[in-house]
Amino acid sequence: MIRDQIKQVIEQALAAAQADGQLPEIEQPAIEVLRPKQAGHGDYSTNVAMVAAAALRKSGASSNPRAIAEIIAAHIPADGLVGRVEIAGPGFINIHLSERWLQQQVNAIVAAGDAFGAIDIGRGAYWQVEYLSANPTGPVHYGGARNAVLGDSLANVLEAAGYRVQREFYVNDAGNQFNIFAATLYARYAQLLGRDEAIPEDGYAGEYMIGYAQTIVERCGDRFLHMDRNAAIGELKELSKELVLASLQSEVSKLGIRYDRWFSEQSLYDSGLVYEVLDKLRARGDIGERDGATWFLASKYPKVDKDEVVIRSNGMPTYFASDIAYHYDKFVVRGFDHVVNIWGVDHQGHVPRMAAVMAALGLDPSRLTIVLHGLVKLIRNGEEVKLSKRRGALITIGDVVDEVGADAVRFNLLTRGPESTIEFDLDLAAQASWDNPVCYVQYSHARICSLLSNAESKGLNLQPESDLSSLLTHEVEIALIKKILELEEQIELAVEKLSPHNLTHYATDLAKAFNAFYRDCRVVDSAEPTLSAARLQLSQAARIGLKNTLTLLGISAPESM
RNA sequence: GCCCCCUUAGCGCAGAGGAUAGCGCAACUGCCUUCUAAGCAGUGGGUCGCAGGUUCGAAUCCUGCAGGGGGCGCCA
Repeated sequence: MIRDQIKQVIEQALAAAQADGQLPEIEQPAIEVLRPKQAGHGDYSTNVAMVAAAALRKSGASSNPRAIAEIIAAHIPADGLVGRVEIAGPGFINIHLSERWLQQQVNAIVAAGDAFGAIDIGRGAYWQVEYLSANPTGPVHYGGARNAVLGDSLANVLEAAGYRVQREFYVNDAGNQFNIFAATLYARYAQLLGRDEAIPEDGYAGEYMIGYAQTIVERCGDRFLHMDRNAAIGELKELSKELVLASLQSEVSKLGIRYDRWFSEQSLYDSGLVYEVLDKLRARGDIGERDGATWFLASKYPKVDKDEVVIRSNGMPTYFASDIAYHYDKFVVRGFDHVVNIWGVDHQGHVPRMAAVMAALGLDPSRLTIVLHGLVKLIRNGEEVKLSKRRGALITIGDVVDEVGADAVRFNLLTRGPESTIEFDLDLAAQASWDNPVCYVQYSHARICSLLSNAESKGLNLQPESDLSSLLTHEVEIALIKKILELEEQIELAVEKLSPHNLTHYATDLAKAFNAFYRDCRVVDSAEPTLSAARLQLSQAARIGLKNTLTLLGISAPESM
């Protein structure tokens, strides 16, 4: 990464100055290399002289940050990626990247292709991202789209950053909700076959249940009516789980979401792991009995003020009991180095308890990150919509995708940090205009593709044998190269924040940089075949940058629009 | 009542302890015989919620306050 290279150059310059005796030996200062906001302040700048000056002052020596900066700057080698260097303000060293070095990166970007942007800060660490987990009791509410999109894009970003990533959906197929679901399904099924069967109290009233029942009638006929009611419900549970998961899978696939594993909560009971892990905690003194129930003594741990029931007084385990076993399975059985769970803010109360669980399991709580995201409000005609007009029921992910398209959904949900509440304007999102930034980015990509095919049809050379990059001297050409090269740092930032939302902003910036180049530099010009070839290489590099960024976001990069 | 999150231009939002706080929309002004005008350029617009503190330096860190959202179940 460029910033790391700059940092190295600075460290070496500091060491060289000390070796020359021009600077006294001091403790290695914590060098920060940052990107100045101000255009005139270079591509990167460092506070090393100010930090060094502070260290010298501490040891009693007199010091002038600007003088120190001059000495360090004089020891930066003139060849390589650093070009012009200036001292400014209280003692910043402002660094301009070398133009020649920048030009040379164009060919490197084109050569890297799909791999451009990939970095290796993960070093193969094994991470899991769990997202959208829910009861398999029907279609997913549109709010889940945000959860899914955050998790999916984050997983993409982690992979690009050198992590091994497993994407998981936790299927809450144990517990009461799912029993009620199966009982409801039985009732709908019986009704379809003409039997008068009431939907259970607290049952699932949604119309979609009839659809599931219909499928079961088609597949199995009326055989469940001829068996014991409870046995029928038991069999329906398994059958319906398959049905629901299949429809869920097809629904989220509309958003480009995929999973490596669908992990069954019930399997934690079938294998006995839930009680096994509870016994481990009991042996540590983290489990206690009170009021006829069994409790996890969470309040022993920091930031938790209440204990938590794991087994109700009626003998039924809670969701929390299997959740403990689930995380034991993730870390101890499957050995993930780090786990990211994506949850809606309404689950925030659960976060400190999970940290307590980690500690109780003897695991470092920092290995589990829970990304909380705000809720999504749908807006149409300036008003919040809660029900689907078409179906008179809850709005699902599929409904929203059908209305505005997957790309618009993903881009819009990924432009803001996870903690924000989003007002998703359906009218704006569906518009094919600049009001909809995803169109701007995609249009720019399509424009480059059209440029390239146009050049090809005119017989221009798209793959020159020699390095023509030194012809790229225009201000906007250099600016475009710099912007493309930013992708690596943007990926690093998204990993640090465990949120990909900076990438949507970056995609817009990159598209903007390309459009400025397109405006000021004639690319396809038969009268100037050599310059054209150089600019076509740069266009190709810009296309790769845009495409790779969109791919990380899970958004398509159309070749024509 | 206790805990968590949010508060940045008219609106929607970025902002990584650094220098003169950005982007888009909306508003206003220009640019289509020329590679996709779904585009480009320019102008105006700010007590970074308020008050303290830490720091050479704070939108960013700490404390308090106000407004908004969320959470505090033998629910998930």
